[in-house]
Amino acid sequence: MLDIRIVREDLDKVKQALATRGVAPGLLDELWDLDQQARTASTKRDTLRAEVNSISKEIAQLMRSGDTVSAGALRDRSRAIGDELSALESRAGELDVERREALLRIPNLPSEDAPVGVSEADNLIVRWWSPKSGMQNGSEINLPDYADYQRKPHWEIGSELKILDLERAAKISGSMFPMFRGLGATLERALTSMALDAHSDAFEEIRPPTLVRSATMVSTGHLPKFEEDAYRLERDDLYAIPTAEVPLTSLAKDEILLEEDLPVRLSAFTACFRREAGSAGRDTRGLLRLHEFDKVEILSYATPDQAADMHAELLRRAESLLQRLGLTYRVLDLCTGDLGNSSKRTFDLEAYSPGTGLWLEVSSVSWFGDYQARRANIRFRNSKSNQIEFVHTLNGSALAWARIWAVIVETYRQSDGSVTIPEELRPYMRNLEKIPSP
RNA sequence: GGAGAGGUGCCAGAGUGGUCGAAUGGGUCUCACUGCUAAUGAGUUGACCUGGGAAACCGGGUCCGAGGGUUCAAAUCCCUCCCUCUCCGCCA
Repeated sequence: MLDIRIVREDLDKVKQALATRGVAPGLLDELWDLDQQARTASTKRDTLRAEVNSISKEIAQLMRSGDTVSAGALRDRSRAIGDELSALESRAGELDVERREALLRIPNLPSEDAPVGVSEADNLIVRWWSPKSGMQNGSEINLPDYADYQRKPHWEIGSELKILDLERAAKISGSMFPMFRGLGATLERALTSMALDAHSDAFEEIRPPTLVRSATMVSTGHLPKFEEDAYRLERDDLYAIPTAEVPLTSLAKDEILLEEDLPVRLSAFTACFRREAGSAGRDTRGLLRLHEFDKVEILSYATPDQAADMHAELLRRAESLLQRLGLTYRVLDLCTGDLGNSSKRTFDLEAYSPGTGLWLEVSSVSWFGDYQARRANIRFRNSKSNQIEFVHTLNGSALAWARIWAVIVETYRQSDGSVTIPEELRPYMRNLEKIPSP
């Protein structure tokens, strides 16, 4: 949620900034009007309330001194005002709600550092990494040479090695729900343990609930605008989380944190649920796009001063996992038009899938400024100014497993059809060296 | 799922219609006392919206789990919901 004050004070600047992500300026004009109306209405309401309050005090005094006649007269007067007041109250109340609802649907202001653009085609490739070349800046990517046997899509490898069973998953739950079997399932579990351990030096490991209230979805910006994307359990009014970001952000909802406790670092492993409405048929084969997938998320509450460093830290941590797994990836600086609703700036990590020839998004590392904190009401007291301020929230996937699983089995496929297990994972997989071909 | 109890400030806890943003105790911070620490004494200590002001600050409004209602007036009365605790039932 934006600070209504900057809309009030600098309407043109807000319009301009949001235009870069495709928000119609008229929407801001409407909000500005609504704010003016809401403020005049509540001022009127408050002066009338003040009058009723003071009359009530007078009545109390008169009652105590036994002057019931004067008290009765005042009571009649107050009652008359009361009718007028209740009309004003409901008007002001409506306007408040309308203003908040409008505000909840307006996306965050992009960072000035985010590249300006309209679609994912305008995202900036800032660097890439492969085990052979190491880190390289720029967008000129020389992919490693992949052998023919690595050019097999993971869904074929998966059924060949009996470690992925999409057919039966579909029988159980429908398409786009995965089922891993045998060492395939072990691989997911190993990835999870490895990742959580990798962040355990600084992050508190959380295992949050997977079903949340609607208010929790509002805090992160997943509601009200993206209702269609989420699974909802109507009977209990709960939503299945699309990412651990949702419960982790609301962990500190309505709290005032101590500055010395910042930055807070949290990690969590959860399943993530996405309806993927409207994306049917688009890169949906195998594990490319799923209704349910597992993910380790890292998240931070930071002071505004700490936010830039924290953003870099989260990105570094996500990247380091990809490097440890020996997977070729590139780093994208998302352009304003492709930025998520709540984000000010996002770096996506895309791993290269030799079996499909696609770059797969396996992590998204975002800085939200105070946008989510304002929605969730998460604050801290600035010890220098002694003022209460909103924290900044940041988070990143580290990492999203199903796609990583896909890239691993393709990248590490051997000529005999078996898959070598990346060394870093072996301690988590009973020290096995490969997933054998039957 | 059934029966009961309860949700008040940083914490504990009083308050059952007006003098209550809220007793009291603890904590916090400040000052005094003290060689230091401790102890003691005095004071201090909320958030949000809004108007004025450069600011310190001042005015108005809201907030006693959430939302509605009754009343001139609600922490206090009524309704709905949420949460916590105890007991019973069921269950990984």
